[in-house]
Amino acid sequence: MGVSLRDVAELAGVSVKTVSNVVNGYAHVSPATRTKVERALSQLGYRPNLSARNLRQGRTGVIALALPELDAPYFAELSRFVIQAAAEHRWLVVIEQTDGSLRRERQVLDGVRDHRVDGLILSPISIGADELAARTDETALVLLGERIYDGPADHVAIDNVRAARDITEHLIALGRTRVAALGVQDQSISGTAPLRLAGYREAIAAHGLAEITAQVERYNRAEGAAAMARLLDAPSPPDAVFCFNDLLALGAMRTVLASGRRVPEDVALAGLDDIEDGRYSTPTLTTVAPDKAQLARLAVDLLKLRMDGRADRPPQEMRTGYRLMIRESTTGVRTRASS
Amino acid sequence: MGVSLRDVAELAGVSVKTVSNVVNGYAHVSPATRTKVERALSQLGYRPNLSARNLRQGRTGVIALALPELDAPYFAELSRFVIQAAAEHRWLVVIEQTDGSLRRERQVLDGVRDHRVDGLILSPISIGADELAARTDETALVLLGERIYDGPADHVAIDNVRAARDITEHLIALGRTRVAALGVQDQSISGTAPLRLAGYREAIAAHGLAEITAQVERYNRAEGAAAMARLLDAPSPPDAVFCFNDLLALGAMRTVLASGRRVPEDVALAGLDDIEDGRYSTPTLTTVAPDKAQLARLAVDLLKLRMDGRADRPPQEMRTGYRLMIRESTTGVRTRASS
DNA sequence: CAACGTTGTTTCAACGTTGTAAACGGCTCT
DNA sequence: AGAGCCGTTTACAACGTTGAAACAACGTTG
Repeated sequence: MGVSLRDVAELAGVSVKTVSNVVNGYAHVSPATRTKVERALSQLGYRPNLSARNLRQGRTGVIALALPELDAPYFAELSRFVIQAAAEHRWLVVIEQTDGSLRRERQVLDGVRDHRVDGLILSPISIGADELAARTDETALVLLGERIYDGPADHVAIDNVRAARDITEHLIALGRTRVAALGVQDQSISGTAPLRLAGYREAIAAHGLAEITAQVERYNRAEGAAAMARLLDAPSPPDAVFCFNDLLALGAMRTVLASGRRVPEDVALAGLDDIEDGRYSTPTLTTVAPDKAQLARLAVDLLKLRMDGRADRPPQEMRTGYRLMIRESTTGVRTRASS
Repeated sequence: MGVSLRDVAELAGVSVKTVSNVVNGYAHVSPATRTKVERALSQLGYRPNLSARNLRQGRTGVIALALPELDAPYFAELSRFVIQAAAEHRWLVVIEQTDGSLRRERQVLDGVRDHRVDGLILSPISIGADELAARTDETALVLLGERIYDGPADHVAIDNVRAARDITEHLIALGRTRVAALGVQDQSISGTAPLRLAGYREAIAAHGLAEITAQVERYNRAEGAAAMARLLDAPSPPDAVFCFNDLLALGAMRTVLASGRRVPEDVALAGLDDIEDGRYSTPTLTTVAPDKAQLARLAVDLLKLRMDGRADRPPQEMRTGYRLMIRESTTGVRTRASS
């Protein structure tokens, strides 16, 4: 293997524990031995063996981030921030992809014990609050994203209802009267879709407009494109659509433009997530921008608290901020490159 | 902690090693004790402690994947496949982001020793072949992507020169005469840019056309947009542009459209990477599609070989396949949703 | 000057696992 | 009956680390 404390100790002519003390910055080491040990350390290029340290201390320095799919831009961007935030605690992040399937989510929740990760940040899609509550494993857990509220674990998300209401209000303020919601989901019990739908409904109701909704199975471009096609084929198509995320919106935009209609003149479009694609599409995409950096940081910090603190602290609910990014897909005001 | 072999052994009334043998499927265990032990195992819900196992065996079951940035869609999509391929070997993947900076790349190369990952898949941007060759650490290493050829480590990539030539030929076959290359980089020594530039030049020269190039610092949408703006401002702007990756192309597309020109009628655009965004942009983006699944699988398999085999095997160079995805941004043939 | 505290260093054991070697019992073969 | 073999099981040590406790040397205090 590599260089161990023992090798260094032999070279420096001290005990293994003294080397360990130097490595860990223990206070009571005489300057003389300290320099002696440090010289030996650098001469041999010592690196601590984390497996051994972890075995001894019961921690691995690794947390898991479980997401539906890494190649959805929102999750990729979020991952970036999570990895950054974790790095500040000197944690490594292993990424697990669940595809949003119940089987995989269970597997991940189960597997954290196997892999001795110190904590898990989970973006749940399929798993239910009751099932989470029933788990016996005491690995620290933080839920990230929109699905489960007031559940059995710490939870970080934006205020989906308010965000959805705000963006719908924006569409209505444009003067549109047939404002649709694209992204409604059928079977989800406590998921994100009902929350965003609720926000949409609040705004619609406040202005006495009629509800128009389109369902999807998953939140990707293809489903957005298909759902938009159905909306356009209806007797009286919408003149504005709030898509429940940006991927849906970009798929929808594709369909609108491919049908020969204009965005926003014929159909105004708005999304939610603020993925980078939407800043460079033509037209650029109006959207809700969650503060992803804050989401990530909060999730990591909550995990840290949970890991350090007593496990029986009641679960916390945290809301992070968001901003409306008004761009061409609703205003038509063309800028060269909008951020 | 959790349940250890010792706990199980006590309950089953056998030695620790026998339990270990059962857990590891050792052949010579009598059916009677096997069932006895298995009952105890499941009764206590035993899970092996990987830290201890790794300490003992000198392996961690974790590989690192170091990329410039996770939120570049190409890398996110690639990561997905790497994680999937690694899962087949029961490896976890920790993701490190280098931002393409020399400092971070060194840090990662250096850090693999610290974290005792079993192997590293690195997508190098800044680090040089000589520096890689000089490293003393014997952790298995596979280079993924386009930068370093015939270097000191196994390497997986597509044939960039040929891919660039093919896509440029396609632009020329459209009848375009002012075909530009967007994405040239200045200081990079053995990077991807020179290879793609070389392929572009081959095609240009074969048809007696004039070279038009635009430089960028980084491969993102913003730089693509800016570089395209420079090309358009030139005395005689191009009528076709091969962008060295899709992000550049999408940025460029934004600029072209925002300037009031049409794609592809005024300027045909092609990229390279086949990220999903390009399948839903308007117009959809013609591009070169590397076989990402094959890239990932090959990288993981090479890493496995390197880890299992003798470390002194000469480095291997592997090429994976690619396909041209001809879409609207060069042909103008509008389809409802192209894949 | 004896008891005490402080600093510096070491010894010991343990975290949970598995490779090695050896022990054990039963069997066959001379 | 003894030698040899085989299948099964075990004791032991070791992987590299660090907390707890012990120890030695020294200065301080009553």
